[in-house]
Amino acid sequence: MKSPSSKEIIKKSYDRLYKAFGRQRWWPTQGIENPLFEIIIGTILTQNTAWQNAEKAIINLCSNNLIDIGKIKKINRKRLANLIRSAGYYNQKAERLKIVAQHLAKYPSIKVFFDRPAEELREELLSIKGIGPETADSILLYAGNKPCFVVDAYTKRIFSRLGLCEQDIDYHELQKIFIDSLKKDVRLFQEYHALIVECAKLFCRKKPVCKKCPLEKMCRKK
DNA sequence: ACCCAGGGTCATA
DNA sequence: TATGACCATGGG
Repeated sequence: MKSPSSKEIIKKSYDRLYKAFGRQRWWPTQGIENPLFEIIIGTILTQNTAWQNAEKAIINLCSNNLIDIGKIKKINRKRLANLIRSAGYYNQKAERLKIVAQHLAKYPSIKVFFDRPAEELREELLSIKGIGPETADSILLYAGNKPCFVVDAYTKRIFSRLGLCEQDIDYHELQKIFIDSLKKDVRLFQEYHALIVECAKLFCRKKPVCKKCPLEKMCRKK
């Protein structure tokens, strides 16, 4: 029996995850004030950090009416750091938030900022200190509605267990495998990444195997 | 007490 | 180019 192709694994996994968890409707936001900027803030705050801790920081910013490019640009860096303390790395992240705000302030609005080809936007985002490949793609996919597939540590963990790749595969290599296997559809990309995170949070944090994981039967036995 | 989280940058060899 | 150190809180 021949082993399944990458495309088959990726499609089958999506079906099973969707069946198990349903629609995720990412990216989660608190309010409707500045949802796009709030998403961008969230992608920075959640870097290598549990979402719950990042979310507390966002709630803090919301209650101080700070989900605003001009205000983040102007706020005292130490005060900002104190407000986002729960997200960890608060000095770095305060600096990164201010850098992003300064960059976005060069445009009339976030909408205008995003109103360009994805490739051009991606390069520009990557040129900003504090934004790497995953953060850039998260911003593009969830704030910019661009079909950029987000690869994270969970994606590598899950799909290396499924025999699709090595655990330390290069970001863009794995991203290409997904893009080549799926219809280039923003909503599909959004849902898939969200489903991967949801599944990993529930079942794939602990080491060896994931009982009750919807992908358990597809994992390679070892 | 240890391990990990919805990463990224920078210095060194 | 490829590791390693560093950033830091909070939950299991």
